[in-house]
Amino acid sequence: MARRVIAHLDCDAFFASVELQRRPELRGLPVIVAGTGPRAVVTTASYEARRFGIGSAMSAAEARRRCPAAVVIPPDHGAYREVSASVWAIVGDRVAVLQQAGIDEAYADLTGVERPLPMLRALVAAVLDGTGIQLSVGVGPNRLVAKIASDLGKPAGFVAIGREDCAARIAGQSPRRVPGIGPKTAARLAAMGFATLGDLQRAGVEDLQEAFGANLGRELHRRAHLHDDSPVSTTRAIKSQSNETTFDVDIADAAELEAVLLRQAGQLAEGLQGKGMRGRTIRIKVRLDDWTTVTRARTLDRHVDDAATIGSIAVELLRAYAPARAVRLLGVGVAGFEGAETEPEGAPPRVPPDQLALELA
DNA sequence: TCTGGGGTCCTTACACGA
DNA sequence: TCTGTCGTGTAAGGACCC
Repeated sequence: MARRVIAHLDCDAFFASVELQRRPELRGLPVIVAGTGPRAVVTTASYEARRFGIGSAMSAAEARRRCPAAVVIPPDHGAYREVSASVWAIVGDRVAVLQQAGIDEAYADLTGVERPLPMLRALVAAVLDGTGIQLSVGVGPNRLVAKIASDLGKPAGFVAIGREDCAARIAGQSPRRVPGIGPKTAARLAAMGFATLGDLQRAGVEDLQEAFGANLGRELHRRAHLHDDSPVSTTRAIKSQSNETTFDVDIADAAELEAVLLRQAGQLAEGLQGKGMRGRTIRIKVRLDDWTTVTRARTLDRHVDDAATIGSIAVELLRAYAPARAVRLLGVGVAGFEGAETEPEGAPPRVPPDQLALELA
């Protein structure tokens, strides 16, 4: 098999960039996209705002404190979906094997493509021209390297790098630089004496397996060395759908909580019906005021998509759990969709068979 | 003024039938 | 018939991602 060439394409400060397209007078100012409620968080900060130490997932109040002059724009997900569709349509016209990995990023398998780098440069220009969105690009022998590489050059980055060079380049940084190593794992690693990725690269696979279990230990060892043979997959089935809300003020009243659940079930059912999906497993999620999070689920003997059934089972699950403290977040979800059992490989292909063959080759 | 919303995947525990 | 095991489905929690 030919040596793999994988690209990761990432939209720079995507939500903020879409807003700046609509409001060019804000260019050059610190702009953050964040909700307005007391518990809102920052979804995207422009690079000007990042200079004040503002980042994604920070509370909006904290962001305002760090930069009182920042322009705060409430998120408009409909607009972001539209621009996203335009961006990936342009990319999809030029790239056969493309996997979207979120609203603002995607992987492309360019194995066998002649002169992939000039092609990618032209692609970036076409997206900027067609949508005003700036892509950062990372190219490497696998998805892990490509993803890290796209991050190395941001914003407007274009980095092609080999696995070993990439591993050496970030060896002095936190293991968190590697996708899949989150805050919990990084803290455990640090406690074991692996504070940097270089430390982790020198760790024995047996030591990691002893601490994290056979599978996760092996995976951490592989990731530390940026080994990754996961395919760029063009098809992906939806596994679950949910609707959840964090309240501005915690709610203790059971009737009030049940009313929320029924409203959420209605919205969820509407979405399912729109997509023609029916599921068997109804799940609720409850987060208490002390941040403990509990899920409860029930699997039915039939597939459903109606608000009445989803709502009544969600209410039954909530009554059975009977939260002992005030509730901060409440949500309802549906999984176990029709067809999923009989098609373990995922949804029927919506791409031409030759693309699928390429993917499996 | 602590920490959104929508997802995926993995692990563990347990029940059940062959 | 009893016992252990194996595979499978379900449930719950946790980590991680954008």
